[in-house]
Amino acid sequence: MNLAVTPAARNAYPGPAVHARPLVLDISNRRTTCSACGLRDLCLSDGLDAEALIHVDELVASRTRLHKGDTLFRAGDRFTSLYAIRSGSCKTISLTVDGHSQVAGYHMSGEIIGVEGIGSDHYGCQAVALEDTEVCVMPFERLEAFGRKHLRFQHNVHRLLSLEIGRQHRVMLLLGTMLAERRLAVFLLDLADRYRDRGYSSCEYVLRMTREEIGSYLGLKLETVSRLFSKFQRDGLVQVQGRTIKLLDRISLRRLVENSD
Amino acid sequence: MNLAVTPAARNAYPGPAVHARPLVLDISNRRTTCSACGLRDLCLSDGLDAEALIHVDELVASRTRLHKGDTLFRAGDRFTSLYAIRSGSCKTISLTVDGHSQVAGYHMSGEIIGVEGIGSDHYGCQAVALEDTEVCVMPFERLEAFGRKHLRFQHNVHRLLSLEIGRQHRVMLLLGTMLAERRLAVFLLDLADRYRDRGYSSCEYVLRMTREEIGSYLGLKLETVSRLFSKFQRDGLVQVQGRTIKLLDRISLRRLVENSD
DNA sequence: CGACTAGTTGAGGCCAGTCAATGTTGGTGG
DNA sequence: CCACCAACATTGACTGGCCTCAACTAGTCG
Repeated sequence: MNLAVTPAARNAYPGPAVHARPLVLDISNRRTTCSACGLRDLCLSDGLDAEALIHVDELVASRTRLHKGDTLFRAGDRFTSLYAIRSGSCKTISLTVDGHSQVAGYHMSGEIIGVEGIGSDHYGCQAVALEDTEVCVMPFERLEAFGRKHLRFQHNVHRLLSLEIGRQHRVMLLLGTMLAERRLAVFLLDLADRYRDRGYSSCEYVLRMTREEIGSYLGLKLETVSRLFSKFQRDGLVQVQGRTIKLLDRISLRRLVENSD
Repeated sequence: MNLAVTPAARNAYPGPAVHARPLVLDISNRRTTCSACGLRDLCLSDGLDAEALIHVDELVASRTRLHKGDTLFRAGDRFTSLYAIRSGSCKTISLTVDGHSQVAGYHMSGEIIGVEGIGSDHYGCQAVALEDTEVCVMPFERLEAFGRKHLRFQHNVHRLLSLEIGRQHRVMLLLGTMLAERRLAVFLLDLADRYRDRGYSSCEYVLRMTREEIGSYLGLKLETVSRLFSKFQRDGLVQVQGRTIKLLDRISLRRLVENSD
């Protein structure tokens, strides 16, 4: 069970293997073009030939810096572009008819947001930076035009959208069938995998969300999340220090996820 | 709140209006080509020019008849094609790691299934016919090739995938934030809208799912679904006769969905 | 320092799950 | 046509997981 696009899934279509990336991203040296972007094999340019790669940079109309709490787009805004997260992270929020909201997703560097806007010409949710974040603005018309010229790129767009559908299937499973303990265990292991994929420690990481945001994403109340963190700590599964999470016993966490009862 | 691709969303991109379809589908007279298909404006060929429409039929490699209970594809099967439902209906099922399952979606004529397979080259769920059903088999490579030639078709593919993402956002909201009564009210109104879109009565329709399947989709147990049907009937909201549902008081049903508490 | 936000913990209540008994429906074969 | 069976559905009694409400602590920032 995994709530993000898994490396396995990403590599199903032939292309550079994920483990080929450097273990730690050297942020200071990151250049400002897509073709040189250390995140690119998480992105749409995965597997492109040299000729196509030359033109990939032109897909990015601009880059935007967001401060923590800034909104990138809102539900109902006219859809124009997809956004690739270069650094930092965002949450996306769905709104209910009665004005309440739910965290629909938690997105890290290399991930692309805004895809639910394509179909209706308006974004379907709000994207908010959880920390200082930099995004690449990719006008969707350019992506479509590029896809018509480059078969592999076209497939990458389809894959991107399809993998998002798969991710949401897993969230629906989580919300529809799992008890609270299991939901949180899935969440923690999922984050660990995604930090690992990005070259960070998968044993210790810092949450960028509040307890309330985690709860909203998992269909739980903040008190329940807090209680579960305490329980997991008592049981020696994790060490929790505010937002710093250290996974102590992955085996048992995984058992929590996989054992039915 | 709507769990399917809404007419409004479908029409956001300029194209033939949904209400232009005949009120009742004449099944006996349906011809066997896409360009003549009464369902086509629900489909990928929406808004294509005459020149493109000529070649749309070639996207369908074959048609398959399924009997009630037949499986169209299973989770893990190699992905090759999308399937458009010509007549009948299907459910899709996600599997948990521990072998349990959840109904991930309920799909009617004109809808396209299998999209979650594009990204990973394997279908992510199982599709099962809920009644005798006919589907069009559309090899995805053909769709991609056609999209490279026809801008509008390419956009329709993107829209299809994106609208599915939007639908799943709404299901996540339902599972994550709503109480049981509200979930069922959303479900009943959603079905009514979709039957209306297809030219059937939106006040009275026959469920194709068991109570257990409804419950699975809504994150509830079958007993809870049954109790709620009885309660809705006591309160005069619907008339329930086995699987035949008659909506008696849409206003109150809608209020159930929209009022927060 | 006080005001504020985020997080923890406890007591009690309620919604939906579990278990179990019974009723209903539709298809099959005598 | 009816008897029979299996699958589906209804209803009740009880249980329990999570929510609600509330009090308290820790850390942050003007």
